[in-house]
Amino acid sequence: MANPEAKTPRERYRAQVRTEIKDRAWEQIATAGASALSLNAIAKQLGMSGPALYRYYAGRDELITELVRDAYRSLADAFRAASPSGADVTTLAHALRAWALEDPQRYFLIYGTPVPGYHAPDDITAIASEIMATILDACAGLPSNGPETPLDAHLEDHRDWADGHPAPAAGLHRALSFWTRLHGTLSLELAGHFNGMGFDPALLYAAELDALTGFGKM
Amino acid sequence: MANPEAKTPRERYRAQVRTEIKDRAWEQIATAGASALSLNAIAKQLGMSGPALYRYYAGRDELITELVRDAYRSLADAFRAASPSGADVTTLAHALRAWALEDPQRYFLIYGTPVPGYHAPDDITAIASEIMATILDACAGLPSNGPETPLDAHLEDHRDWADGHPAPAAGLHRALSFWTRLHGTLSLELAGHFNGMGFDPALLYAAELDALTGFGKM
DNA sequence: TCGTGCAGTTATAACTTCTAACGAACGCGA
DNA sequence: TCGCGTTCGTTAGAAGTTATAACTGCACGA
Repeated sequence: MANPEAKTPRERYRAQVRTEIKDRAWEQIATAGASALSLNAIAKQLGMSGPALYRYYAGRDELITELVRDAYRSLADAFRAASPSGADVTTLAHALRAWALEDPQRYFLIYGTPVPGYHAPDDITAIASEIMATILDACAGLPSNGPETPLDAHLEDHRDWADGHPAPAAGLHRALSFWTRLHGTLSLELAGHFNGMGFDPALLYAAELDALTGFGKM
Repeated sequence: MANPEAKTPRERYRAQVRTEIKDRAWEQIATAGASALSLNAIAKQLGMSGPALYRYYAGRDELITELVRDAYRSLADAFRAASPSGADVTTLAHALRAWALEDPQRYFLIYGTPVPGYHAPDDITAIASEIMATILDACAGLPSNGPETPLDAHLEDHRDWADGHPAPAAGLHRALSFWTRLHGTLSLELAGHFNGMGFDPALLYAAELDALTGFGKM
């Protein structure tokens, strides 16, 4: 978060207030979702009146963008912490689920319903690419499984998004499936769509992971 | 939507205004998302001033709930129209994607970021069950594929959510994977997370579907 | 035809984001 | 140590939002 190594006292104070604002924002988001985030309420909690907050953030959008940035960084950190020496698919998957369950609304801030007009700044998409690269690293080492699919061939022709990653086309395919399948089960679980169905979402998640690594059917 | 067979002129007028309100609401949601839905703006578009709208809906929440209900009904109808005589997994999957692409925000209204406090009324969860039943029908007929997984055994013990459906445990497993995997690719595509990556999301969707039906690896 | 009930109105309260103008305090340079 | 300037926080206010209350007038139904 905001550089704590700031030189001047003013800068340090400013940085501290900014993180305090973000802390309160995360509390609000965790309990009521991002759409219910109120700058006024945050200011009141910090003991200052409404507009004072605009000294620190240009507006609601800028604050939320900063929260999205932090969320991406947090996920990238979680991946890095989970597998320091290169990556392992299973470890990554467990780290992803743990990170998501820790704060579901933080997950939805990244992977939830998008606001139609919004475009993320470049530095955020860069962090997203770093996360994708970690997944690609993990999938590159997986054993090949079955014949080449039409998608594999297509991905061989459109591998620019992998940003020069040396993984074979099957690895790119596997990375995309890793992303989409785990996101699929995770987001439905976090959204409560499995509530009352009785089964354990962790086992479904594990089954999808097994299928990905080749230890399960489908 | 609201019963067009209403007897009295008043009831017919009321029903017509209600659907007009919903039509405007859908327009707003499609262009700016559900969080930007403004009752005031809708009223102005209909040529009446603000509070008049409260004669038709108790508030924003009730209107949105009604939209969610209609969205669920629309998906159930799309499934029914796609496979009138029993269900076919591939047909269902194509119908799902077409329905989602038709209005991405409508998809997110159902499967997007949930509001933490919100609980859907029973009649909505009933429609959701009907949709699940259609998927189960389609998955029950699929050929078995590989040995029994731990999840299969677990689902055999927790098949209450299937509401007495006669599908074998492997079928339940397949139905859940159908749901989570297609939702995974679809929601990431609709949210724009594949933007700029170059590959065709339709092929990824097709590959996931192939894996589900047993014609692809993974 | 007459009266009841419903539609739509304006006024108002309590919110929200955000801008503008002002005062005060803090810290840096002289 | 003493200003002076930057920055912080304030109040005031505009333009929105949801939602309620009270009032008017029309239309439907008996």
